[in-house]
Amino acid sequence: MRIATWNVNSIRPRLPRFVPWLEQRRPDVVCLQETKLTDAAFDDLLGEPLSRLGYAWAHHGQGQWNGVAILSRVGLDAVAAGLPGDPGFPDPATREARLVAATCGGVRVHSVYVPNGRTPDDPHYAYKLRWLEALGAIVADAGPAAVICGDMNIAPTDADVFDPAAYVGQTHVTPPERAALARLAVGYRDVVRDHWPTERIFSYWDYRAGMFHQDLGMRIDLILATTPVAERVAAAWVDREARKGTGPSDHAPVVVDLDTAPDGDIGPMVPPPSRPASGRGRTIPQARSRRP
DNA sequence: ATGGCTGAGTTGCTCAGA
Repeated sequence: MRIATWNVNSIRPRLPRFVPWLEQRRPDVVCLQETKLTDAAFDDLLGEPLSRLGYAWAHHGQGQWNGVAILSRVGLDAVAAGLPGDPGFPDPATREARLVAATCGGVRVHSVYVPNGRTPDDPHYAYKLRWLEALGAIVADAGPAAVICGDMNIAPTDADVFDPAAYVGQTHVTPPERAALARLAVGYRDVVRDHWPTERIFSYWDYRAGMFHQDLGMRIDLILATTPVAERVAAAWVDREARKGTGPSDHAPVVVDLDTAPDGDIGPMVPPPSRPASGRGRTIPQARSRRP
């Protein structure tokens, strides 16, 4: 079973790339962030291509900002839109669309778009920390087979930032944010870092100043998996191809392939990509035509 | 150098993103 997560930075202008990407990578489950659509607009825009490709979907949107979704070809059950205990911004009366959860192929899947925080002295930063605490209560109770996928807006360690010195005191790297991430991730593994412990891996590059071309980015899009799921991970990588060329999101997708569960047949099994003998771990598995 | 780019709505500007 292949699970992907992608902050698309608005799905509408991304459609010319997103649908071909689905056809090429053929993920079984896709978590999206920053769709920037209402639920009705998402259905209008994506209903036809998703149905044609065999996906069911659960979208939780608000329109101009935020918006999250889960697409699945392996079942979509017990959908839960929104974050119980969401502090809202600036107050609980104005909650944002940043979480949707569903059970897909036996795995509890959370598509997460963590608040940005803006700057550490901004009220949005305190909101970010409160929001993470509320998320922690949900994912702690998600059962033995669960994943947290999405844009965490936190680089877990200095190795996940192109220039740690340049980021000291800025949002995404402060100790309280990292501590909040570590608390909510208790019982979960960071599966990409587990598989590439010493590689330079980023998932976001600023649009400006040729940052992607120079590989000056951050790893803030994560897939966190409970141990029973993490033990099934055959491959885990950032799909940098999707960040290249014309009209990309500023984030690349993060992808994991799970072997079949020991107690059941969950989705098609995908051979892992061959690990390069040297280099930077950017081998991209080619799309394979296969049917479950 | 605190900018650089991109997207959206309040369009020919502002805000937000990270």
